[in-house]
Amino acid sequence: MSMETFEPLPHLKDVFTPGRSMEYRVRFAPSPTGSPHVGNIRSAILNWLFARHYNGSFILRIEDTDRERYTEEGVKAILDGLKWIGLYWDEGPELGGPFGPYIQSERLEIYHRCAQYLVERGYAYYCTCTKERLEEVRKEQMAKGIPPRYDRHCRDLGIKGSPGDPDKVIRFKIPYTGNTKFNDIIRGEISFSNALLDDFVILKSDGYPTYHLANIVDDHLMKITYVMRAEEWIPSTGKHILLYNAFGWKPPKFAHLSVILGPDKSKLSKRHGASSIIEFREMGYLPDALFNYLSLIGWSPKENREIFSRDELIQMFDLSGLNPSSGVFDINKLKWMNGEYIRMMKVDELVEVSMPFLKKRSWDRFPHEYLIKVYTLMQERLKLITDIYELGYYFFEDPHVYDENGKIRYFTPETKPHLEEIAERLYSLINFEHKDIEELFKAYAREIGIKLGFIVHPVRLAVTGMTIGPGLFELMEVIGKETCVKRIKKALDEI
RNA sequence: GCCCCUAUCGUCUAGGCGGUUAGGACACCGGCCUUUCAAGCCGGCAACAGGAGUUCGAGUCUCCUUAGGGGCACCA
Repeated sequence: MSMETFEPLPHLKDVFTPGRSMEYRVRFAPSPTGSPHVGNIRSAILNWLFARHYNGSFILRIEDTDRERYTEEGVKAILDGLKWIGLYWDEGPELGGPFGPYIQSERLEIYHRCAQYLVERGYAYYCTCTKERLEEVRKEQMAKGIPPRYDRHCRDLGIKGSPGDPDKVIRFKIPYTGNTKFNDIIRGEISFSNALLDDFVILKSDGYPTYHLANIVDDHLMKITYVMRAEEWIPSTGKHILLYNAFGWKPPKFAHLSVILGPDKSKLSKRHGASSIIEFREMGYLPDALFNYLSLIGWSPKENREIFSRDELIQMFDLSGLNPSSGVFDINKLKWMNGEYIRMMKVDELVEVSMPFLKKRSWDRFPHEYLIKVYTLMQERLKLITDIYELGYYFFEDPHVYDENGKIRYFTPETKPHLEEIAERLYSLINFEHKDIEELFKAYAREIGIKLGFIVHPVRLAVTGMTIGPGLFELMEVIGKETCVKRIKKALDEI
């Protein structure tokens, strides 16, 4: 429509980023209301992969225009979360960039200038309607069965004002007729009837912009070329296109990502259990595994595998692999993948990432050499880093409780004399190494004429408190003679 | 209520231009291995939402129905 264009910050017109393509600039623009949700992180991952694939830029912008819900911890949680999962941004908070500031609350004057421009050109207007009046209008409309919308009471009143005046908001004028359409990369053409759109607020009475204004102003000023965001934004994209047109700006390309669902197929949220990235970290998920898993929901590469390194993901990333339909978050598959990643690690790496978790139980006091031995045995049995608490506690503490079923099966009066004898023989064993321990067990079984399992199982239960675990002889070597013998003797009291 | 999006195994998905025994992965169920568990290996179960149409031929194209999801704020 408008032939003229408006540049609130003309000096940015010719800025470019050395070494990075200006053609592929994407952003992740969360609002700091708490720890980032895996759905948001998934969007961030896809944007990041896109930027890396095309040697573009991944920009982080904090959308903190809702001062009611704003929390300082929210900002920190976002930065920490992104760093934890390895999504480093090229421009944004902490490191700045040519198009900053990257925090919207620091850009208020820009939004004011933009909003004022729209008012002056007749694209927007001041509105003094009170919340009470809006409420009344809405009620009336509902009663009549018409869609609740602002009745445009102030649209042609010519109310004067300046941005941020208390009790005044600025509303955008939606054309009465016509259609607004855009081409979505994933979904094709989507169009809206203007008659169904609302004269939405662009500047609130507290002087802060709404998402719609701030978002398009910043995307334009930061020279964002592709907007990849969740599909819940599709319905407001019509408004955004209208805004771009009013300013005379070229809209970016849009790709509306499918949403991540819970097992009940509604949008994944807290009520489905863990959903924030912090929680996954605490549950013992590896950032690489979560990254890998999340990148594969709603997107798929050409190759028929599922474990991909970051570099491979970057190489293969392609918009055409984006899936328009939503996917259910399958914690089971994530767990499996996490196990795969654990098994791919070197043992000392595994020990290193486990340290914070060991520390929580003061198990970090054990010598590094010991931990290496423990994890050598446990590595292929762990799906989560925290599984060590359940599956390997006996390397660090004496068993307090014995597996109930195991107790009934293995701690029988018949086994008691054997356990006593085994304890004695172990005590006399010079080389407490798994080969020798195994030989000792086998010799005893042969001698008495029993099956190996007849003594192996009770001893395992006595030493570990469990009926499952790594090879008994290897595990006993790690735990050591004194402790093993002590535990067997203690178990005798249970029989 | 109105608007928008979506639709292949239970779940994540492959299946550009219409012609496949509809492929893979997780989960599940068997088997092998084995002192248990895990890992690994081998095998199995399991899907084109429904209905019209176009066509020699439709998972693939069109329309309708149904179902699910999302959006209708001075929240993002």
